[in-house]
Amino acid sequence: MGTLSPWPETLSNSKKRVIQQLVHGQECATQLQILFHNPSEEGGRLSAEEVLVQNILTSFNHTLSALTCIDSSEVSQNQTTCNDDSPWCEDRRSEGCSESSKRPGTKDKRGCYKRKRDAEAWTVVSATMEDGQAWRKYGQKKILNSIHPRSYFRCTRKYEQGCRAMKQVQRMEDDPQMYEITYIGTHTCTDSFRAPQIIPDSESWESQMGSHSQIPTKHHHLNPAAFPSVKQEAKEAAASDVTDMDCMVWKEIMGGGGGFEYSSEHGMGCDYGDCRAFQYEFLKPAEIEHDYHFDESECLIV
DNA sequence: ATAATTTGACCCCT
DNA sequence: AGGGGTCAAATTAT
Ligand SMILES: [Zn+2]
Repeated sequence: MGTLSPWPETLSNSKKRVIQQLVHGQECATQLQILFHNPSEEGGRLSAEEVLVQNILTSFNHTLSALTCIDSSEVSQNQTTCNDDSPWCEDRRSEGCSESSKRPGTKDKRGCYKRKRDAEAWTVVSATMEDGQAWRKYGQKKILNSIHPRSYFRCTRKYEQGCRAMKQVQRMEDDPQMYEITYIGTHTCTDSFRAPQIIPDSESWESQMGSHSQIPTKHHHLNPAAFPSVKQEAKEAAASDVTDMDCMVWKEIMGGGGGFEYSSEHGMGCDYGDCRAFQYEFLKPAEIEHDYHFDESECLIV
């Protein structure tokens, strides 16, 4: 018998090493990018070297993002493990031997979906859809029994920095001027492009909520159509600024990011009273079911 | 040209 | 079978 477990810790170690190497490669690529950047030629057009190094960097980032996302929860320190959900690497490739299918033009998403993974989610009601963050719409759906469709957004820097923040927006039926916005997950990205700011452990996400990072626009004029009582934006979140942690932290973060413990009582008991008083909001520990995407390639361990 | 959006196909789950 | 969520090709915006 001995150690028959296919992936318990063996994979943990090797994966760790893989990630280390990837992070190292990413660092080097970043430095190379800096070296290649020629200030004198700041004309806007990138040299071939710069393009290449950018591509390399993107590859590293995507790979890391994918890799870290898969990571289940191996935090050998938390009491309540998010139960074990591992039924996702099953070899369920039902190779389309069928006579039909095989259409070259068909989208083939076999095995591209990951399993659900829940992250913190909360809902706010706002008169505007903008929240000062960079979102990228990736879908829209008609919802049963709802007049208005629901839009799906993800962080713009999802692939650049592995940020998994998302949000869904839907007009309210009984007040079409208002939007019901559900945020899922928190931003782990930064505008500084340097170290992907990480969330130390678990409940620092609240501090992050208040920090509408980028967008230096202090006051973008409010849209006139907005409701009369839309006043806010008065809080200059202190922003405890980013701690300079090593890149290794990224891994830690990602790993931990996925396995948020989030006990029954969301620790929002902290006193940030007026913090997010800008709108009516119900914080609901929504348990968003989320189908994570998963590339087959991730199954193939080299 | 690059980045964002649109939109129907596709996936997983109940 | 159908609903909710996501992908990615095509289209539009910057
Ligand atoms: Zn983000």
